[in-house]
Amino acid sequence: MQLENKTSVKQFQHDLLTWFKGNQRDLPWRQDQDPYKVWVSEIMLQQTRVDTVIPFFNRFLEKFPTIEALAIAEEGDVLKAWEGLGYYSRARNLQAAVREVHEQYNGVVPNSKAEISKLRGVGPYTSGAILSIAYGKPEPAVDGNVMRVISRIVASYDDISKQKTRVKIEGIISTLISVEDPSSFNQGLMELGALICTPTSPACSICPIQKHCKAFEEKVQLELPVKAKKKKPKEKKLVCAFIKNAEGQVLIHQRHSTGLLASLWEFPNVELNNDDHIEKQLEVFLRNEFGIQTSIGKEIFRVEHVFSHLKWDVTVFEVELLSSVKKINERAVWISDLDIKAYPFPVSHQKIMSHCLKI
DNA sequence: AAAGCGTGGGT
DNA sequence: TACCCAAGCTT
Repeated sequence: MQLENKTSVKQFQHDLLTWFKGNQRDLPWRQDQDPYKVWVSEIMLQQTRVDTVIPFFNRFLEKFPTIEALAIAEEGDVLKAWEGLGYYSRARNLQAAVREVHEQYNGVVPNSKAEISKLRGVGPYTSGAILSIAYGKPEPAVDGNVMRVISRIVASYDDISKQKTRVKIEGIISTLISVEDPSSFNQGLMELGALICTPTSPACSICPIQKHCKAFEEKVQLELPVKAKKKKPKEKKLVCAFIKNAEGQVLIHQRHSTGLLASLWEFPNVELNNDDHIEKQLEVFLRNEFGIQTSIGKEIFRVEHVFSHLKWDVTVFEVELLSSVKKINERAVWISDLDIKAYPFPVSHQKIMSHCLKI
């Protein structure tokens, strides 16, 4: 396609928009253009599939229907609503940003690139998505789909894992975007990437913009886009304690407010230095960290959990409490089997929970 | 610039 | 099985 050629740009827009209007999926965040709903959906959709997001989005909007509702909510309730969705800092950043909109912008999501980009968790893609979808502004919204589609359209071998490539593609989108309907244009490109121009088996034969695609013309669509390979997750060995007190309550602990699984709850655990005396390492950790005397019992089971960048190998022990301590610290509580459901746990520890609570 | 940050589904 | 991937952002 000639990007300079006004006629073919118009043709491209028409072909894409016509296809989108006839083939777009009926999704819960497409019911209206409420900036808050668009915002929540865009945050949830970061690195996450549409089918995964749908039930989370519906539950979240039931619980927090407005900016106001989310702004005044307890952080723990927000994390509980996010439980199982992953990338939990998204939830904390979203609430922080919503609180800022509530207080600084009178509850109205700002509609300028500069202001909206200052909000926590709102980067180049999300700002463009909200501005175009909720406010109809002709701003690029370049996600993984758009990078794949455009790489193929122009037959570019630029590595899409590089930031520079995204900026370059934003420039291309700026020349292509429909000023009449930026929302459908951006969503149309993403929808096309999700339904037609897929990574491994693009359906070029039924593609509405096939005639504009240089990669198809040169039969190189399967070579594109170019993307650097990911590294293997680094392995970590953890030892974990399932401890009950005399009342039958279990000890759980809230993780640090930054980093991996921030502010979520877990069973007490520690990374192993080595493979020797792991029971002793656990006992020392429990004494130092929680101030409790324990006797390490038998190994209950082992569980593996793979994250995007690391892999846990967790060995869980049944632990007997020798000392009796009611209150340990602010981040540790004894909790009954029933009450534990109120706390947000990562999937890794849900595995441990479902196994241990049966015992 | 590159690493850290989750999870579930597809091949 | 062991990858890769999915509407990215922060540091």
